[in-house]
Amino acid sequence: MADKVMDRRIARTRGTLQRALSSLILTKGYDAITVDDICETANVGRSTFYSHFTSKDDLKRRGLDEHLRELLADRRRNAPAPGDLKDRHLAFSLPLFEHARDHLDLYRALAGSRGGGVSLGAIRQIVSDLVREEIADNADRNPGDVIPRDVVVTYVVGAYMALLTWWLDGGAKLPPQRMDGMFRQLATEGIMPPDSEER
Amino acid sequence: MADKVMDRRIARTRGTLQRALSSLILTKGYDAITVDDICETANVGRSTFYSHFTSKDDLKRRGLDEHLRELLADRRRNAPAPGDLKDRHLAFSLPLFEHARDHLDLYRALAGSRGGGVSLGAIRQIVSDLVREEIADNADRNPGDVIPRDVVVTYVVGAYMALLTWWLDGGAKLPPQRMDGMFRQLATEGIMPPDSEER
DNA sequence: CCAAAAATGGACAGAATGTCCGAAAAAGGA
DNA sequence: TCCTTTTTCGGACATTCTGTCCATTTTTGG
Repeated sequence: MADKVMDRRIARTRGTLQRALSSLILTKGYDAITVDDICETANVGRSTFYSHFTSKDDLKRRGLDEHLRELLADRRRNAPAPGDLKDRHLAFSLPLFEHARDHLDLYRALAGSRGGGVSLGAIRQIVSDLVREEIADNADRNPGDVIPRDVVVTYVVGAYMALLTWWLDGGAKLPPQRMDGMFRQLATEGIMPPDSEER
Repeated sequence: MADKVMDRRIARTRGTLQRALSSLILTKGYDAITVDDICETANVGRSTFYSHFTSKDDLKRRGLDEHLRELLADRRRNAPAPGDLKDRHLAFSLPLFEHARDHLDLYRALAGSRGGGVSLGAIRQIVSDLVREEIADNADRNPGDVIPRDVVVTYVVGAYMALLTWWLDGGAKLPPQRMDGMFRQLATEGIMPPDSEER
């Protein structure tokens, strides 16, 4: 962006503060953290903190923005050729699981259950946009009592975020491919096991 | 419980404080509320507040517990005869939507997006128990690469809570029966519209 | 080596928390 | 109704955290 060349001290200070916040979130949960905690962990003066960020929330938000930009850049870079796997639905899932695994501690802080909502909301928003885009087509036809697109989006994104948070909280034991496969199967085929068609 | 007869003043004070909190949550969001706000809204002295509750979170949690007890009592009362609609899956859904509609403002405070997580977690826990119970059977067989029960529970509950929150935030415009129908259809049949079997 | 920029620590006012106490008010039993 | 018990009240208090400001020291990059 506008940060063509940045003073080493600034980069170092901000980076240290971001990392301190992430580690504290995993330690004691976001709500219980004070600005003092962050500064002490980061070995940074409190006045320095306030010369970079206006509050704890500001620090969190800006760190999040940065990494979400990275995520979207990844996505753009690895975008499947349009029309390639065109009929592969919910394509956002695997890249996001992989990105989360590659930045596990950060994601556990941002999207884990200790992260305290704020970040989760931003991530949820991004995922919502991706999903809405994908299922945009098949909504307009069938004016009858079809399920509204907003409902489908809410449903899918809620389920996905829950899986992501669960996976991160448990230390991301299962491989991203497995998580992605299960999610897409549940979303497209429903929760009934294949042999329970018996009634 | 142990509250056989309760001094009128105590009942009145606690009730007023609970109601004050609920209304404030809808007004300014849970995080921004101070104990002073609650006391002023309720016309109760601050020392009185602390003689009943240890903190804002305590007040919220105890109010939540009370109403969750009521919800479970409702559920027990209206429980379908076991074996009656045995094959109707996800039976918890409709009663919970209806209960939420009957106590709309309270639920918007507890489970709406302004409620700030804490209550959502408790509700999610209860719903998780109900869902886990229901899909307990069909898990043990098929030792192969079947989707683990925890994953299915997480998926379903995440989707349900997202729908519930979305519905409440929007003022619960759609009838509970509609919400229930859409949820159960999405959960059992997946998100594909019936006519998109084309590939 | 030097001027500009950043980091530091300490002081400060303001807000909110949680505790304590004496005095006023309300409740409920006799 | 009266009297004792319990609750409520309001104010004072110590503590913690916030956010701002400034004079001083340190680091950076040219």
